[in-house]
Amino acid sequence: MTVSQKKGFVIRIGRKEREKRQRRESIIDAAEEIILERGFDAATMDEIAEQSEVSKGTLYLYFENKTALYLAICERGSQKLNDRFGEVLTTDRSGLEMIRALGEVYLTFVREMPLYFQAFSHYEAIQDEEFLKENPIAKQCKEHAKQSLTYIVRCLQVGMQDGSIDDSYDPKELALLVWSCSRGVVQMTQLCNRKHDYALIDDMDVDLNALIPLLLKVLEKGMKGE
Amino acid sequence: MTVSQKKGFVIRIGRKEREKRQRRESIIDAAEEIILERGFDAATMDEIAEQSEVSKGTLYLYFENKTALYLAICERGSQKLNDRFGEVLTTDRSGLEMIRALGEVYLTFVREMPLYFQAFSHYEAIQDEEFLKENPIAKQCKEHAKQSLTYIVRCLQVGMQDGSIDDSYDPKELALLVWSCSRGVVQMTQLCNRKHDYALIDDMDVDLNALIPLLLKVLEKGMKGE
Amino acid sequence: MTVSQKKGFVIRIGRKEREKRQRRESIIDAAEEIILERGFDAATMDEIAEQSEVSKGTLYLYFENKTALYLAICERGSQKLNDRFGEVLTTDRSGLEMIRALGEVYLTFVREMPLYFQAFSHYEAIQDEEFLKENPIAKQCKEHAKQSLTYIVRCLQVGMQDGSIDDSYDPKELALLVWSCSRGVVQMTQLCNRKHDYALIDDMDVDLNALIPLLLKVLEKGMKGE
Amino acid sequence: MTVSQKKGFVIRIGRKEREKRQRRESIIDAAEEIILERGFDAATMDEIAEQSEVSKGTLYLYFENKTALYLAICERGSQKLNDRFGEVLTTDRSGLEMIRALGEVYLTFVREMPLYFQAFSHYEAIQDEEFLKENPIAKQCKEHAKQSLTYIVRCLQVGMQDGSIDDSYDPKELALLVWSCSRGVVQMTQLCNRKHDYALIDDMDVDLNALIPLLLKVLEKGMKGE
DNA sequence: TATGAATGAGCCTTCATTCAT
DNA sequence: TATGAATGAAGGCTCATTCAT
Repeated sequence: MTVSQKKGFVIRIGRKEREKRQRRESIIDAAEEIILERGFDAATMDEIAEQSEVSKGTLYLYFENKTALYLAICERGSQKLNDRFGEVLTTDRSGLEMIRALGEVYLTFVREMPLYFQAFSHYEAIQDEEFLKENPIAKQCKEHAKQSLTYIVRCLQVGMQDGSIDDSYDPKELALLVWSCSRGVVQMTQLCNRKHDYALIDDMDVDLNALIPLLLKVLEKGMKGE
Repeated sequence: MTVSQKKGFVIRIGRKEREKRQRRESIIDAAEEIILERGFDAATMDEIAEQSEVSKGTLYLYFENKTALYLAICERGSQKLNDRFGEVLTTDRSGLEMIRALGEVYLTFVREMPLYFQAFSHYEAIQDEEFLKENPIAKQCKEHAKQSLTYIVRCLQVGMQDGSIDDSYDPKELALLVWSCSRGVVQMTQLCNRKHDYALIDDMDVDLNALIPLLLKVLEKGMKGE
Repeated sequence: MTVSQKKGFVIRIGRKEREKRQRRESIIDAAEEIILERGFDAATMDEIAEQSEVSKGTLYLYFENKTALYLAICERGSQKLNDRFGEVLTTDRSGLEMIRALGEVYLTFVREMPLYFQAFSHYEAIQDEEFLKENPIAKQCKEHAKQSLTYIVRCLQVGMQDGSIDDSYDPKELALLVWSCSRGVVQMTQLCNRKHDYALIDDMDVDLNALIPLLLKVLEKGMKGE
Repeated sequence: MTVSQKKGFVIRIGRKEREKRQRRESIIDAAEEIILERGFDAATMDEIAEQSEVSKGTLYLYFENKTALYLAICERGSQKLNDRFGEVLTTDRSGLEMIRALGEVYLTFVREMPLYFQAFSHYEAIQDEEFLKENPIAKQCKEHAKQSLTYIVRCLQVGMQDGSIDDSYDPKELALLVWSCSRGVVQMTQLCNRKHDYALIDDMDVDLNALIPLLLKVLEKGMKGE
């Protein structure tokens, strides 16, 4: 695609292609900014169009739908998380240590870019199954999620082999568990950090920041091989 | 109010009051049905009015807002869950066993009435802090949530005393952890059971129903005192 | 009505009648307060009912209509203005002096109870001719207005006789003119005293309070016989 | 913008702009018709949309508000009146004669297009100061009003110089007076011409058409220099 | 007579989406 | 490909008025 054989022609195509992608990205950028300001439901296509310095019509040239645009945010987010997970795998550590590292990566990700976390939730709330089934971006999202999960599975498997994790568990089930728990804990953390709070903790003096480490501690002990 | 001395009078008051409450409940019933069919966002006040065989105006007589109506659903749900949690506490069991029981109760609750679980999520997504701060129903919801959490704390404390749970943990933090993880796992379960699936597991042959028991197993081991 | 011949009976009627009127008046009082706070259009029957400590149903027992209630305010206002005009007539002054007095009375009235002035305008803006034609309160309003105008006519006639006003004018026409001009000037004064202003005068440094005296001065000179 | 050098381009821009303005105007036209039929309060955006053969959404593309649309009517009206006032100033007449001319112009204006007169009243009744303060159309209206008043001031000043008007008066105050009185008289005239009448004059046989000339006569005499 | 729950037509406004240019 | 004016269905909500008790 970027390899040009018949210069004059191929290169022009390439540039166009590149510009198209850039514009697509910049639209997503804009959408993220607007959503950050106004929330997913309150954000309008008009605002996003304006922010991205593109006409509303053009928006629909790049995304068939508001939903599709939102999915694109999801996809970007899951991609990013995936990449970070992938990096962990490249390090030379015990399985348990890698799990610990994944946990930290996840927490950092959510702290740095909470919008994506919201986006994931938003995506999961979409009711229109048909649309999701057909949509290629939705498929990408799924793919990323699967891969992230697979990273966890791999870590667990390593752990089971190096003896740091009890190998009587099913690694896949365990991975799903780890993933779900992390999500749950992070969600709770996010929630409690908002002003009105779920208020669970007003008078409870619990350290939210301790929650993820605690999770890791309990999980580790719970998963540990002897 | 229900004690009638001068029949004619006192009873009439009582009946009115009762009818009012019944109508309120029946509106909530209707709302639940509609939301179940169409989802929270797609449900309209018109549909709910029609379903509850009440005029739109009457809806607003009982609930100042669409949001307020939704909060009422939340409140009902959290009340119900609370009651079930409370029952567990009355049984004579070890702390760990009670935690196990709570887990099962939670899972059953979510399976039987998934709408309430959705409602909780929806509630948490509400952005308008001001409204939540003022609204008495929202306060009720919070209260219920706090109480549910307290139930977990109590169980853990019992467990720490009877030696079934490691007492070096902070019971409050642990409770929050248990709660968050359960929520996370149940959410995942729900998600995967929907048609389009998060698809994480399509080709992964993992038994979702095993997830909560697995959580319990891991948590138990992780929390267990020696 | 208040004369009682057959005590037991007639008096009870009288009391009821009296209470009824009092309640009617207290409703009007309430309406005035609410309108003062919220304006004619924004005021609702609910608010008025609450303020008057009467049920909404009762409101409609006393006034067939929101419009009818508003007309009642008008009537009360025009009655009051009329009374004050009437008093002027009883004094022993030249025609011109009485006209001057009427002007002052009018200005004072509008300053003290601007609501009634608003009410008059509101009344005039009512489009539903049919309703106005049939409504007895509307007729009362008209009657009061006519009488006020007649007072002016009388003053002018006196002035023509005592030589303080040029008797070549038609006193009725002149009265209407005086009335209209006063109304116009007062209206302008009111307008400019509001914050946003008609802004006519922001940078014009004109003394609004001088306007009515100026009107009187010019009119006097314009009407004066030699 | 209308000067076209590179035809193809410049003209196309111009046409769009022109069409936009025309549509805006045609919406105002429609609004005027509907309001004439039903009154300001009873007129609905739906009706106006239908009348202007435009969708309701489009209405809100051109006017942010029902109020804004009504202000636009005001602005148009005040513009028109202003133009007519301006023309008077161009003639070669004595100050007093010009004042007379202004009076006639005003009366004619109100007779020909009573809607605008109503619109002015409606505008003055708007309570929402904030909106008026921000709104550019409202500012235009104010500007027009100021200018109209200035025309009167100019005429009076001319009259004071040519000796037709007593120069001991403050021309600004006098202008405001003339303006207010005219407004008051015209208002009364309008009122009495409506069917239900203020009824002041039913049995009074006064010639309404004589009122403005009478005003002028009295004012002239009242303002005249010797 | 008094109540106040119920009504429901109707209002203004929003916004995702389309389509002629 | 890009535009942005136009759409119109739909939404939440209000409030004067009625009527069974």
